[in-house]
Amino acid sequence: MQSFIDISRGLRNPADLEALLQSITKEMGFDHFALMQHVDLTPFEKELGHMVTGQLIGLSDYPENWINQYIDDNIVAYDPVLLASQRTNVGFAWSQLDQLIDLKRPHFEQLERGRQAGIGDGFTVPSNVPGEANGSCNFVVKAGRELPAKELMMAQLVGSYAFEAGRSIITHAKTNIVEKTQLSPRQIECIALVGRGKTDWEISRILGIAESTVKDYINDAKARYNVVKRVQMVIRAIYDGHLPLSELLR
Amino acid sequence: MQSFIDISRGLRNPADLEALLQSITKEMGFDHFALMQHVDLTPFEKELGHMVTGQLIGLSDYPENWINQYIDDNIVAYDPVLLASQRTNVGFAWSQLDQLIDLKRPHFEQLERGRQAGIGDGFTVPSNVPGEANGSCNFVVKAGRELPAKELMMAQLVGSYAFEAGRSIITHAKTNIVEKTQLSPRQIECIALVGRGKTDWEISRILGIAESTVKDYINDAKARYNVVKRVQMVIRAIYDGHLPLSELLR
DNA sequence: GTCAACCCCCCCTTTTGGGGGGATTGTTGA
DNA sequence: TCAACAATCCCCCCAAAAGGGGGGGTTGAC
Repeated sequence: MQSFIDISRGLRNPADLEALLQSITKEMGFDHFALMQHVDLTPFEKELGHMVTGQLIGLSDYPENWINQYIDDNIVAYDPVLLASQRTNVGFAWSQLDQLIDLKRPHFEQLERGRQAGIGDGFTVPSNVPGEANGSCNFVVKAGRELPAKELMMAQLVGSYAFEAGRSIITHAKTNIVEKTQLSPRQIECIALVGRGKTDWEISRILGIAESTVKDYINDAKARYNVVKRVQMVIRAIYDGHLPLSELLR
Repeated sequence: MQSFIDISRGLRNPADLEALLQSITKEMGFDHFALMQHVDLTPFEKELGHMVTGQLIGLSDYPENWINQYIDDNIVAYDPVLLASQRTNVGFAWSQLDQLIDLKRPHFEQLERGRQAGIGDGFTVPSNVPGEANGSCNFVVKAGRELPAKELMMAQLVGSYAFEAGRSIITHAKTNIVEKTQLSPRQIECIALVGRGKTDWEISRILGIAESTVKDYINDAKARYNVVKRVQMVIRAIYDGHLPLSELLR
């Protein structure tokens, strides 16, 4: 395991990472792997098959027809596995999907289509870095086979470090450190209240200040984020970690 | 390790998780741990010291005066460790902080203040779940001691699963599974565009339909979510998993 | 003495929220 | 097979809220 981490850290080439992942996937008793970011692919080039420097992470040894179907049908938009991977930070077996999300008919149909393409059960390690596309490293067995229960912990580690290796291959080529936008405490309070659907007047009553002041804070925050609408401002504040989504639902 | 995971999964009580973490922290050769979400606390209650059901994750056996200082000075807003933990998805030693973020003077000062309070080097496992506050599980040694290099992989696993255990204690305590509101595909498109800051008129041009129709979809979606403002609608749609946060930032 | 955070007021346009009224499809289940 | 229903569209009106300018001021930290 330690040697996998050390090797993966030194990689500078997607193909090397792919080969490394392929061998460790077999070693752990899985049949296929897929390391990917969950981006609705339609607006982009159809590049899931390999990694493009400075762009998206996407490596996999899934059967080719499944990869093509995945791209053509834009399955990334509703794959239950990927939805579930946005609900946790540790790996999960696909057989436990229903504990993470509410499985509806299209989800079952999707899993069934996978089985017909040879994709059976799987273990998915989520990889979510704020400000980047959500991603996951998926290890799967052929339909009919069982997951190698004893290797799941290993898969958890491999998945995390593999994804990080992918990120680092990309970001080494790119160097884009985005500074977290600074907001004043008062501004964060206003944004939180905006997120809860309050009007400026209501916020002014809650904070005990003038409506015009509330407008000032919000306008300044929008300017800092370089956006024009308060919806965008709230989204950005969530992404930045200034607000937890759960605070806004109360 | 496997037994830690199994036990942590069964926990329903913050105190039990705290005890479990405390013992495994020592076992791995660390001196302290801190499991927390990185929420700017000033606008909210000051509750870092323990876990509040349905609210934030926060457990730690740091020296008490350090916890207090942490809260009082709202260190969470600029702690370099927490900033760095939002730049990766795998654990990192604090001595490698400079590979993740640009360390400025206030950051060095913060690390120095930590050392004076007995907090030396550390290993931090990030835990970022989209839509929730960013979090981390931190394992630290007293100033002057070395990190237990051989246990870092273990710490990576323990950190991930411990955080997940914390999340599940909270979410299990919350009113359980909320039915995901059904939205039509066209509505989701509109909501996504609203989230990107488009006006109704712009959305109508993008989708090639009348502005009034866009209004209809949005009004209907707000009604389904039982909210009045479009900000709330977008937030709810994100929480539901109808939209990934990353889609809205493009 | 500069700067950021905090606070307040004005004006005007555009966008939104919240009603009302229609129509056409395709699916679904009694 | 036919009624019910959900999804897709379109139009009207009006009041409230947000967006985008401008102009002030105090305080405390560096």
